[in-house]
Amino acid sequence: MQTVQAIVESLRRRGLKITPQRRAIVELLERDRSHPTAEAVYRRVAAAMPDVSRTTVYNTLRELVEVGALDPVDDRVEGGVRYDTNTDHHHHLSCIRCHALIDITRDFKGVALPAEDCRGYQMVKHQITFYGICPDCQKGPSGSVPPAS
Amino acid sequence: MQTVQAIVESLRRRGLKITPQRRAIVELLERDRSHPTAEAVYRRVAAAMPDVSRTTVYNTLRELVEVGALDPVDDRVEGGVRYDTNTDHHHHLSCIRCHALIDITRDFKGVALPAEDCRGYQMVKHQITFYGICPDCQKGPSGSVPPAS
DNA sequence: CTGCTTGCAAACTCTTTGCAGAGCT
DNA sequence: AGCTCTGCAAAGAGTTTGCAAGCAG
Repeated sequence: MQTVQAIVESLRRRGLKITPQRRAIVELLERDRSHPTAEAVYRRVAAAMPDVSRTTVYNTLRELVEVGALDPVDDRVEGGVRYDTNTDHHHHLSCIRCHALIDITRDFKGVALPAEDCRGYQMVKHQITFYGICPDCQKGPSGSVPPAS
Repeated sequence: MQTVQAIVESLRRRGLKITPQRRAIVELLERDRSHPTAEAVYRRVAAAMPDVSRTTVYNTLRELVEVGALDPVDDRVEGGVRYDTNTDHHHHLSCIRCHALIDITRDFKGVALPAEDCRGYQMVKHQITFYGICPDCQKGPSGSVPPAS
């Protein structure tokens, strides 16, 4: 999890210019903890800046991933790839009904893969995803609702 | 992980007919442990049965998921959704370079989410994904290669 | 000023749908 | 025979690309 300032610096170091659009996207992501899709980012940025194009949002998201300020989330969901502003080691708690996604920062002991299961892989990291039903979805047998808009 | 016979039974129980195309797809999946995408399944089935259409492959894969014989994998990769024939509780070992994906059936102790982190979610299951670099990718600084074709 | 960026539109990829004819049981 | 399934083509969703005009540095 980086500050807006740190991310802006990363972009600059990469030779990228800090345009109002890019700044708006970075600032939105700083606030939005819901792991939004590209389309969701577009909608929310467009609310304040009606002339941004999807192209710019897609381009900027890709640049932020390259710069290491954003991680794509392994979570197929209608509406496309979701992004995580928390690039530190952490885990996820996901609702199987509405696909809300929450970060879990707790660390778990004993989840190293024993050598005999490593198949010669050079281990890099691991991530745990917990699946459950969120409080809202437990209430009604409600269908699939998009993540908090 | 179910046998071809068990899957065929599930389909029949669902009122679906066992056509040569469906049987070919089920038998292919029984053999193929690489978590193939729909397109990969299509290519391999088409090799033996040149007239199958993508439509049939997509339809059949969806039916197999509904019947519980196949799980879509949370793993965004170019080429679309990948499928897992192992529908039991298990974990994954993924190569960050070539995206090879191996099942890990070992069970890990102590990965329950403590109540204070549950946020009111009713827990259903969890899955761990280990990320590493596979033996092949450790050799060369080779770029991104599609999963074993 | 210079060159990266923007935004439009069109191309592309993956998947689903509509429909007529073929095939399973 | 009856009803489902197949396969084609086209539509749809998400994302990328080409390019002329605009703006950051």
